[in-house]
Amino acid sequence: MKAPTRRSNNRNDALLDAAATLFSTQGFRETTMRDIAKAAGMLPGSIYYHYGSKDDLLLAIYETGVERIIEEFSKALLSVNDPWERLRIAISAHIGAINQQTPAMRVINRVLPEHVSKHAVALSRLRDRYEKCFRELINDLPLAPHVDRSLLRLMVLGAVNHTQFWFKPTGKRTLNEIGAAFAQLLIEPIAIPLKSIITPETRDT
Amino acid sequence: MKAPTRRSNNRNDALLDAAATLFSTQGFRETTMRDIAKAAGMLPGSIYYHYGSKDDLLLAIYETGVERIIEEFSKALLSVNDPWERLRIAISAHIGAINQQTPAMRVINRVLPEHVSKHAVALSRLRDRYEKCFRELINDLPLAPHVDRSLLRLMVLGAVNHTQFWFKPTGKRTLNEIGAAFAQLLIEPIAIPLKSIITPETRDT
DNA sequence: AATTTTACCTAACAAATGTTTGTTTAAATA
DNA sequence: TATTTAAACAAACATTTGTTAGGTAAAATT
Repeated sequence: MKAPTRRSNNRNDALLDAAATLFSTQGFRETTMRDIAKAAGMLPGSIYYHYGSKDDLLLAIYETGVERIIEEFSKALLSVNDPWERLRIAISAHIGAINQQTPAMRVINRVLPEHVSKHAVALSRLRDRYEKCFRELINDLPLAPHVDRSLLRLMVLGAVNHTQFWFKPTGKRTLNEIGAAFAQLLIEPIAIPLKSIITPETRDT
Repeated sequence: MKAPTRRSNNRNDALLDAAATLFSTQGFRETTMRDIAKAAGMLPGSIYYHYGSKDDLLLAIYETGVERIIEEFSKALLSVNDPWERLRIAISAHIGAINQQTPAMRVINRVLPEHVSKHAVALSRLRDRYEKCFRELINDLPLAPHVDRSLLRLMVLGAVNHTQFWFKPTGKRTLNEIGAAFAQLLIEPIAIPLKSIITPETRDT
């Protein structure tokens, strides 16, 4: 069966972008088809020409988002060989992905598979594709014997994904700086040597 | 104005528990008043005798949840003086709080203030009360000069809150073990000494 | 230019959802 | 025991929400 030829007045891209923006800011359930249609400059019934349901629309956005994230990873890691440097870059790239202006990437973190009844398995599979990148990076690290690699990965992912809830573009650090700082907190000792008691100077305000 | 005397057939506690359980598993928007009423063993209209709205119900649950979390913190930290030990215990206590059976504590992490239009400011204020505990703990740590304390706190909170999405009671680690492992990953160097290249033995599967 | 086909509009449907209002029941008090 | 009042029931309301089906406009093809 041949797909219809797409015409010049086709607004599928505008639709995807509008939906992704709203899903990533308002959430999936909280965003109505009327919201999406309005933002895309069409009427609600028209959405069903392009997608069979609201959940199908989400799935399409997830596919786009994951693909874009993996591209960002590959590009950033292209000629980097040192495992620690690769981890640092992956952290920064991921933080960038979920905090920057491309809504489809933001949706991956904002709308979780377990919060959606239909397509949950498919969405989880898509997420696994980029989480697998982290898994491989962690596996390549020369780590001390006490380190549980899967716990390290989960800890990193949690910290990184959490940035979406607190990062402000007007804050004092860029996304890359945050990524670098996170990597540094993991790699370099954070405690000052024992027996040296100093009043903390950089208090958390 | 005197509050009505509560009678023996008052089911407010059952209502709070039912709502908290559903909010923490299904989410706020996804849970209907009919769901809640059914789980509490009453009819939907009856809920409005106790709470003016669905959002008011959420606020009451948040208040309970935050209070309980702070109690857990205080109890756990009672006679612990070493800052690193306090951090380790706080991490474990918090992981326990958001993963254990008390639904009101789970809601704090599952339903975020920015996802709810009404009471968002009040909910944020309540969250701040327990986050302040972490802030104080981080402030008391003897840290190296390169460490940004607020970034460390945000990283820890992200990692800890993320456990709610992957922890399984049937997994290979208890909540306390996870908490201890997280603290260890932060405190002890994770890299093996340079110039020592060994094939990783504990791969992340 | 006529016809086909894509991509939308339009109005309505069916169900869902938070809430309101009047009524009834039963716990507590006088 | 009679009365009051807390706490529920019951039915309905008003609105919202995802979706359907018939129709129209316009882009593309013949």
